[in-house]
Amino acid sequence: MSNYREQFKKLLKQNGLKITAQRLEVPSVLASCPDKHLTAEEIYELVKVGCPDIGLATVYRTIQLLLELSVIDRINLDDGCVRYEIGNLGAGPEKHHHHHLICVECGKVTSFEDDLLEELEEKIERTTGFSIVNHEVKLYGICKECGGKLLEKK
Amino acid sequence: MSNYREQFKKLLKQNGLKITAQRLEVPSVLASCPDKHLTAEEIYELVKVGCPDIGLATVYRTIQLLLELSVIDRINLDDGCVRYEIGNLGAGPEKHHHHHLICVECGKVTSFEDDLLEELEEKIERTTGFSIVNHEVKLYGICKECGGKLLEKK
DNA sequence: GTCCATGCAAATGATTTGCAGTATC
DNA sequence: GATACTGCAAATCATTTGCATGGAC
Repeated sequence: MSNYREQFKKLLKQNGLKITAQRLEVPSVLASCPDKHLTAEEIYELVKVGCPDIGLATVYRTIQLLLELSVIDRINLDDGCVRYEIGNLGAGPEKHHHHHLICVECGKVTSFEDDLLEELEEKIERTTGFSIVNHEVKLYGICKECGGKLLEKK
Repeated sequence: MSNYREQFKKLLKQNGLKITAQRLEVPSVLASCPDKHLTAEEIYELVKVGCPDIGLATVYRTIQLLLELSVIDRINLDDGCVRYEIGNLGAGPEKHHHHHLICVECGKVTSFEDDLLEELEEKIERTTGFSIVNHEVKLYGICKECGGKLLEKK
C-alpha cells in the first residue's frame, strides 16, 4: 500500500517531528525489501540512490527515531552488525516478529509462526511467574534446501 | 568441583595449547560467578586480582579461545556489550543454555528449562523442515518479584 | 632453544556527537 | 524567523592486531 508513506507522515506530525526527505527515504528503503534484514551501512547505500547527499550519521539518527516510533525492528544475528527490518505499521504494538530461523549453511533468515511461540511463553509464565512482554528468538540450523543438498552429496 | 581446573588443563594439552596463569585465571573467574553474565571488561577487572599484570587484549584472546573450546558461552543481551558465562565442561556439546528470561524492571537474567524449548523446536522442525542445531532465546518481561512489587504500589 | 603466548600501543569498525549551516513549519 | 534537522568530521567504545619481549615445554 502506498498510504504507508502518509501514515508515516502523520506519525511524525503527531510526535512534533519535521517531515524531511531523509526521514521519508529511510523507511521507504526498508519497506521495499521487507525480508532483507539490512545493516545501517546497507541502508545508507540504498538511501543514497533517492537522496544522494544524505550522511551516514543521519541514517543512524533516523534509524534510532524509527526504532522509537516502532516503525522498524532491530535484529541482531551476531554476525558483528545490527540489522533492521520494517515493522508492520498500524498492526498494533503486539505484532512483533523477532523470531528467526537462521541457516548456518546458506545464511538465509526466515521467520516462523507466532503461535508456536505463544504456547511456549504461556507455559513459561505458568511455571515461573514471569510475565513476558517481548521476545527475541534465534534458532540456528539447516534449512530444508541445504539439508536436501547435503543429502545429495552423500 | 575443584577438578574443573584439571579438566581444563587436560583440554588445553589435548589441543596443543600452553598452560599459562592467564588461561587458568579467566575460566576460574567465570566459574566463581556462574550466573553473573560478565562483560569482557568486568572479567578483566576480576582477573587482575589474581593476575595483576594481565592485559585486556589477553582477556579477549582467552575469551575467544574458551569460546572455541566450548568452555564458556556468549550471551548478547543487546545492552551494548557482549557477556560471557561458564559452560558445563564435559556435559557434552548438546547442553547449551542460551535461553534467558530478562526482567525489564530489575534487569535480572534467569534461565528456563530446556525441555520447554525442545517441544517448540520439534514442532518447528516438523512444520518447516528446518533442522535446528542451536538456539538463542531471550524473553523480555517482568519477573515474579517485580510483578509483586508493582501490584503493591497500586 | 624453540615457539607460542603476552603486554602494550596502535588500528579497526560500528556508532555517536559537536557544531555550524540549512530546511521545515 | 525560530528552531529542529542535517552533513561533516572528530570522538567514542568495544574489540582486534602487530610486534618485540617473556615464559612454557
